[in-house]
Amino acid sequence: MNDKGRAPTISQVAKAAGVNPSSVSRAFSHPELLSHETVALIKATAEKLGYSPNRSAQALSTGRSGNIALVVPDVANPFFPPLIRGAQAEADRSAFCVFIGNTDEDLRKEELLLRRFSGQVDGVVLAAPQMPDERIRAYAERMPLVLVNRDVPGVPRVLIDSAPGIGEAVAHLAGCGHRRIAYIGGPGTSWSNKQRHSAIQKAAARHGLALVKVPNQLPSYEAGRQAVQSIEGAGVTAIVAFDDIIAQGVIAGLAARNIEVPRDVALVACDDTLGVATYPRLTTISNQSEAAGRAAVSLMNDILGSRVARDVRYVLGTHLVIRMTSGVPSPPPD
Amino acid sequence: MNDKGRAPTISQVAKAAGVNPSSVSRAFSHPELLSHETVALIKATAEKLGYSPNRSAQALSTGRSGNIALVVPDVANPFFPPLIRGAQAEADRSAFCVFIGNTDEDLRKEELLLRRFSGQVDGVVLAAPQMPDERIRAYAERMPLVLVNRDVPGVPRVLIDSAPGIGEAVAHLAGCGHRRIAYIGGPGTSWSNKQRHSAIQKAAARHGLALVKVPNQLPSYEAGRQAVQSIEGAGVTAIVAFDDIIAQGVIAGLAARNIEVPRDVALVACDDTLGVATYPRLTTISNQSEAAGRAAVSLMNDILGSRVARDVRYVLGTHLVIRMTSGVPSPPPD
DNA sequence: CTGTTAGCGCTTTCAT
DNA sequence: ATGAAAGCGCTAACAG
Repeated sequence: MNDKGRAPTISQVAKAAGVNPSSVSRAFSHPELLSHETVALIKATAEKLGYSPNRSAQALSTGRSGNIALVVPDVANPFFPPLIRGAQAEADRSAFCVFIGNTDEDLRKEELLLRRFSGQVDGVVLAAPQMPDERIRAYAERMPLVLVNRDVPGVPRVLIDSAPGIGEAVAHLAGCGHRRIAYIGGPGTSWSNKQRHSAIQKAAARHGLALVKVPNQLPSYEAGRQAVQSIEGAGVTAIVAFDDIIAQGVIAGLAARNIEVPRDVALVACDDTLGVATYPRLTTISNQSEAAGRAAVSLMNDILGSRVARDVRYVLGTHLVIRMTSGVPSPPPD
Repeated sequence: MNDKGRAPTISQVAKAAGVNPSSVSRAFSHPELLSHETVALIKATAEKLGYSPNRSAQALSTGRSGNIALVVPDVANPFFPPLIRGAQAEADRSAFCVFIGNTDEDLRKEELLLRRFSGQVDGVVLAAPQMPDERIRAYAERMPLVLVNRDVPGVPRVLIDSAPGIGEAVAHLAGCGHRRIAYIGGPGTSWSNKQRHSAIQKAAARHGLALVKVPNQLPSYEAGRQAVQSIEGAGVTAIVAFDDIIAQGVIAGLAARNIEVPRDVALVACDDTLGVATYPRLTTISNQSEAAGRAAVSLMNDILGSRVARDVRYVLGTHLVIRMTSGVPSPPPD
């Protein structure tokens, strides 16, 4: 890793400190086994030489790399950066390093990545909304695996449950007097969409609201804009969108028809990836994706320490964040 | 990396194929040295056993890990995800794996991260807007380093030059008849802000526009909202904001005063991190951050292959993307 | 408490 | 074209 002259090794430190290499090793990994003085001496000389343990060598020797991989479909999709951030932060706490992988949902890339990680990660945290269950199971067979937002029984997973947030959202809308609302979905096959869809159906029924369901395959601005035409004349006064990006597209599509949010129609989004940075600020359902990242890594940690049984299912709740697009109740000063 | 039974090793493959371990090694790293048949045989049995080389072992043996680290201040800041994506994509092309590090601009975290990477990365790509030059130089001394958006002579760097885009923006505004514009800045100490500020100053002078400069320390929505009060009554008809997030805050601040974008004032943002996903869609200066990520990794690649001299300075241009917030010229259909 | 020794999985001379 | 052997930097018994 050094430019000129390689990084100092354990034996150089040992020689400089006048001890055996293994003592240097112990000074770092099991200081309890050494006298305070030797530890101090060793650490001092190590510091002086600018030594730090070579992690590849440690990995090879111990069979544990102290690395994990975080594999996501698209780093740049606003859902993931907070997830990554949370994962990285949690990894930091236990001195793990995190590899990042981007699959674009492409099976070949996935394979390649995982192969490339082999021998240098202890486990992988995987977000793969579209991957078939069996494939996931196969991976889980080969290595410690934690899933994000995929509910595959038998595989440890952390799930973000939109139901509570959606419940609040629907209650909020019902309370504002809306009787007929629309749900503009996301990728039909994704676990999240199924889950959100069924949650809103239940909530709408519970509050006696009519629900218009707009299917939609892509979680994009453009898709949101297009979706608007499907609800023209449907008489809805409020819309719930699958995510923030779609919601922005919906705003644009409505604006093109001279319908203004929230003046003419109320809008609730999901995920809260954009909400704070947008005008009008989105009323949205917080997705906790940073927390999910943390949870996933923490779960991985438990698994690697085998402090945990096989089939863990960690569910995070959600809640409604009322800002401007849902109208009525005076929004926070903003 | 396996759950039950460790991953197959080179010698297991060797035994199964009836050859020497070193031949297996060669089959993967230097197939030219072997007869076609042996290579085929070895690859086949490797495949059958599900073997792939242990990268830690390779790293230890060769002194090259094939990994690089990408260290950024905040993964979740919308500027970085595309950068990360680009870096990862480029790394993929040369079979590199990418570690991700988040510093929050905290020196201790930086140190920790870099130390943690030691021995398992060949180099690091660093984005650190606030780090003192000397510190950066010190890092560069210790390891192959590529900088993003920091212009430290002697250290290889890739820079995004906002000047062209800003030039276009100012010309565009001047062409729309604006005579008096404001620039709402970002973190004063950052290279980007200095660079954008001087670019806009020159461009304004060139077009004979009056320029009101609004200093501002934070690149946040709230900061943008606050900044609006500084230009009240300044008579500006157009605003250029340091980045998209600030721009959104500006829109909110203006809206609070019943000033509407673009009806009453034109707005140009920078970075194009939010532009596509927002309403009204921001006219903004594309920052090419994905390209910058690619370039940085590609540069690192060159450096590691020492195909390149010391002091490289790779500059990416920018351009104006006209959407809705700058008014007048009919925006794209959307 | 600390030194000795034998690998971890792979690459790389050096032989043949 | 392939085998044999040493060693990358570190850890983990095992002695003492």
